[in-house]
Amino acid sequence: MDNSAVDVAKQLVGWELYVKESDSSLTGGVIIETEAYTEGDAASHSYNGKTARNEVMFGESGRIYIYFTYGMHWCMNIVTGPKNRGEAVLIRAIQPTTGLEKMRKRRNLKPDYELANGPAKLCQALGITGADNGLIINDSKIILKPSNNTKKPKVKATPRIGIKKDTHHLWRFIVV
DNA sequence: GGCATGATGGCCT
DNA sequence: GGCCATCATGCCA
Repeated sequence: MDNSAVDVAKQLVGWELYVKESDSSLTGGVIIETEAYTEGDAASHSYNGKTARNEVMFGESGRIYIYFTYGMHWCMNIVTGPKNRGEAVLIRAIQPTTGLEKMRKRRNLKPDYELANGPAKLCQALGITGADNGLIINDSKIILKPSNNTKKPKVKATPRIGIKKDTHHLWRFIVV
């Protein structure tokens, strides 16, 4: 996670992401889609410098940066790179594997393939909100586990989604 | 399946 | 005041 956001985004596909519930059970699954947001990237929240909203992005790597958008949705990033660069990886989708009942309940009984196939859906399914902004991964309710070699998926790079600036970079990574 | 549209509020100029 | 790193729903096919 000390590496640049692009490297980390590529690496994280296939890793496992969980939240620890209040009853100590885990909820989550396998990361299947990420996007990188880098220093000097006009599409990044960090592009215009540090503000109250994005200050976590400029802190140490291995924390999570959560933002609120479109008046109703939360999205989750992992801060990467050397401190003060403002780089992060947006977690866009997971394949749900664990704690399915909790996810179904939070997602209003949507079919399983729609539980966490989008950045805001993922946060809703895992119960992640702005209250979790700045948490340290693996030292809080947020748990991230490397993929083992047998489960490492093939990864494809594509243009990022839902942005209007710097759209030419192939900084979205998905399982093929 | 695709496409259009409305919801809804913080953030920044 | 305009812009969003989005999603659900409704319509059409």
